[in-house]
Amino acid sequence: MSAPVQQFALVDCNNFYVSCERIFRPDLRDTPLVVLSNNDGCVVSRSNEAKALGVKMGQPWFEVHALAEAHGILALSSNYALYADMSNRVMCILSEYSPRQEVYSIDECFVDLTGTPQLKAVSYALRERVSAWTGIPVCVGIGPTKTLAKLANYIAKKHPRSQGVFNYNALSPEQQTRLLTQIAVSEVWGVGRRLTVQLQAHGIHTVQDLRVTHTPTLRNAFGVLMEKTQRELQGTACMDLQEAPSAKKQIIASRSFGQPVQELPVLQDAISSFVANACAKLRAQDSQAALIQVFLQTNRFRKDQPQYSPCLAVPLPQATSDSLVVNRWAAALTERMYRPDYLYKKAGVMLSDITPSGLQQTDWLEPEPPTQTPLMSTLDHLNQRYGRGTVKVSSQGAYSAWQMKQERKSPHYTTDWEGLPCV
DNA sequence: TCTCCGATTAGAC
DNA sequence: CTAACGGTCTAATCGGAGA
Repeated sequence: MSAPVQQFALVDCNNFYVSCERIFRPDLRDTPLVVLSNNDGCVVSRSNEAKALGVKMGQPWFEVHALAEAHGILALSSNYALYADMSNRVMCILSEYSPRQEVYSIDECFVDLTGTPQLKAVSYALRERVSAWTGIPVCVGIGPTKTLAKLANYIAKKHPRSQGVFNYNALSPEQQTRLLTQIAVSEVWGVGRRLTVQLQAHGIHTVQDLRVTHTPTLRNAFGVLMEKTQRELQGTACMDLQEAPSAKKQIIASRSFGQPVQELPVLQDAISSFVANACAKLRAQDSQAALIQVFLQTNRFRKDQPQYSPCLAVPLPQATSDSLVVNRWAAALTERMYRPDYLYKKAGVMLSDITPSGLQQTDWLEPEPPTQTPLMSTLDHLNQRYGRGTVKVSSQGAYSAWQMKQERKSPHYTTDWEGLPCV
C-alpha cells in the first residue's frame, strides 16, 4: 500500500508590505502604492495598480520617479517593525490549522494539511479568517510537495477564478499535464533568470518539459538541485517541512549609507552599530563566532569614481558573542583597511565559523571564558524591553551621517503607542 | 590523486 | 543641476594549493 498523498499548503500574503501599509491607511485602498527597500533604494512591494502601471519588482526608485509623478504612485519607506508584527499575527492564525508549520519567509508559510477533511472549504475559511483578523489578503496553494504547492499558489494568485485557493491534488493526471504544459519553467521554485535561459537552450520551456526530461541527462547538465526540483514536480517529496528555524551559519549586518562617507570616525560609528546588530542576532540563537570580517565598499554604480572594496578577516582563538570583544577587532580591521581618498557607500560586518555556545573549543591552558556575560544579557534585555538602541556601546551613535535614507516611513502603528493614529 | 578551502555562482524573498 | 540602485542567507560547484 502506498503512503497517502501529502497535502502541503503554501499560504502567501498578497503584496505583503503594501497590504500592511493599507491596513492603517484605508484611504490608500485605490492609490497605486509601492514600498521601497532600505535607503529608499528599490521597489520591493507593489500594489496591483502599481504593477498595472508597469513598475517592476526590484526597480530602482529613481527610475520609477517620473512614472510615479505622472500617475500619482505613492512610495513609502519600508517599516519592518510593522511588517514583522503583522507577519507574526498571520503566522499565529495559520498555526491553528495544523501542528506542522514552516514559516518560510516574512510573508509565506507552508502548512501540512494532510488528513484535513473538507480541504477546500477549510482553505477558504482560512483565507477569510486571516483577512478578518488581520486585514491581510492571502492565497493558498495545495500540492503533494512543497514545489507543487508553490506552483499551485502561483495559480491561485494569477487566476481570479480560483478565488485565492488552488488544489493541485484535486486534478486528474490529464488535467495536471495540461496545466503544467501552460506554465513557463521560469515560474518553478528554484528556477531563476540564469537557469531559465540554460533550460531553454536544452529545449525545456514549460514546467511539463522539465517534469518529463530524462533524469540522468538533467542531473548531468544542471546538478542535484535541479533533479530534486524535477522529482518534486513529479509528486515525490524531496523537501520536508522545516518546522524549527535552524541556527544561522553566517550572520551579516550591513547597510548602504544615506550619503557617501569619507571620514574614518563616521565609518567606525557605522561599524560599531553593525557589530551590535550582528552580535545581538548571534546571542539570540545562543551561539558564538570565531571569524570576524569587515568590508567597506565605494559606490559601484559610479563608474566615474575610483573603486575600492576591501574585506579583511580575523580568526579568533576563542569564539565569542561579546559585542565589546568583537567591536575592538572590527575597529582594528576597519582602521587597517581605511584609505582616506575614497567615498564609501556601504560597509558591513560578517560573523562566521559559528558554533553553539555550549560546544566551543576551549584552551586548556586558559581559564574557561564565560559563554554569556551578564553585561550582554542585561543589554539584550534592556534593548528588547525598551527598544533597539536603548543601550549602546560608546563608539556608536556619535555620528549620524551614515544613517540610511528613510524619507517616507509610516508610523509604528502596532509596536509603539506613539504610532497609534489619533481619532 | 585526493582533500580541503576559498571564491564564485545561482537562487529565494 | 545632478545624482539618485537592498539586505541576508543557503547550497553547490569549481579551481588551485597542499598532502
